Amino acid sequence: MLTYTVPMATRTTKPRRSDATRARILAAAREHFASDGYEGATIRAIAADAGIDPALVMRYYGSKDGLFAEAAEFDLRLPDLGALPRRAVGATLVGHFLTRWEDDGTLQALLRSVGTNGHAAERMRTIFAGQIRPAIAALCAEPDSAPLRSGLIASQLMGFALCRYVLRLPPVAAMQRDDIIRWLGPTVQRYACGK
Amino acid sequence: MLTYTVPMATRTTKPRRSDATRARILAAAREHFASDGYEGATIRAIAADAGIDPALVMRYYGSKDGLFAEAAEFDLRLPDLGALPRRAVGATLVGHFLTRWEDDGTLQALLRSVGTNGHAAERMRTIFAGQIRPAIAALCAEPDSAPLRSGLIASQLMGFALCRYVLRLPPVAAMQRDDIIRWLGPTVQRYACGK
DNA sequence: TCAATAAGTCAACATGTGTTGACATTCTGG
DNA sequence: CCAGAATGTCAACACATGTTGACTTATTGA
Repeated sequence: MLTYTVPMATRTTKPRRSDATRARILAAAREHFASDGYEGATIRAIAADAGIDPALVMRYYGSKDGLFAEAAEFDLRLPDLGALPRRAVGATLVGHFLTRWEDDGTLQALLRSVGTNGHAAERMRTIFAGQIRPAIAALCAEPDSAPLRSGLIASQLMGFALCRYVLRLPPVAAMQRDDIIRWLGPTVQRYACGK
Repeated sequence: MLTYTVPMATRTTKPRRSDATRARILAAAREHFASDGYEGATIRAIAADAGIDPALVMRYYGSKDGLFAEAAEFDLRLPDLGALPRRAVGATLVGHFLTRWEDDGTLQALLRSVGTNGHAAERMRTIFAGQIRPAIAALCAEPDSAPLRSGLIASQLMGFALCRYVLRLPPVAAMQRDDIIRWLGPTVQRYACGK
């Protein structure tokens, strides 16, 4: 039986030399998943980018699925919407998502793979149910409408990301941050609190 | 050298016996592409569903890419938006898209594969540039803003389809047609004519 | 120092894929 | 009726992929 190294998160002792390698693998994996999707990204290519042998990926992450599961971990870091003036919610959300989308490729990786890979879809649903929905629920007066409202918000924000980062529709990809907030802000505002 | 049968579209003579087989292959391909995406759908599975040998798919469509190209052909059949009262544009567009999404799996196939397959992405861009953008351009007074406006509309409608048909987020998947129009209509209306 | 363990390499396997060419069968026109 | 084309089957190839286990090299602790 093989001996597997204990993952860093569950260990409090001295860091191991292999932690750096692990990190390089994970970084390369994120890049490849983000630009090629789950099935497009190959373990061999990821290992090559990390400068190690493909077999090491297996030793550290067990399988391609395991690697993806760890590479697709994502925290939206949503701010507390309750502490915000009501009418600022839409613009704040749009701006926050825009930032999170652009300084971390994880969501793009997820979005790309959501159509062809069940794990990616499940992970996206988890992010929705565990992060977006609660944030919206904490905001509105009637909690019954929170799931629907957060679903609508997700639809607009994910659709925009799809057009901008994956499809790269020229007019959408060319938009400036201010314009994006100007156009999408009111939409998200209405979905969150309006009508 | 092999002899390839002339495709139906370019022929005016008597229909051939193989036309039925072709159609069965294409139908099976659309189903598989729609539910599994480009790389998830296999020629073998498509052929099995069509009740013929995989080699026949190659004879008729040349390659998997060729099959996908033909299976992904899609006409949105957008109505003439100019002939409509201005304030009905949003609701009409949403309703029309909803119908087109649900009675034809082609858009779903495209949407699923857009993240992992370049041909699917290119086709989606073509549909945007060739069908959506012109329809919006024919609508608004200032034609300069048409690309941006159609991009925004595409982002909302594709995002909604992603959440509803691919991701199947419960609150979005459960929405009734009327509710969808009530919620998305005003958004699309503003993107098309507003602000 | 030296044995044990961690870190990493290497070659191969098993599998599923698109694709091909040789072959069999069915239809059709003269 | 029958040659030739159309239609379809079959087995195999070439290739890329995830994955495995044996092996080598480096590190470390007693």
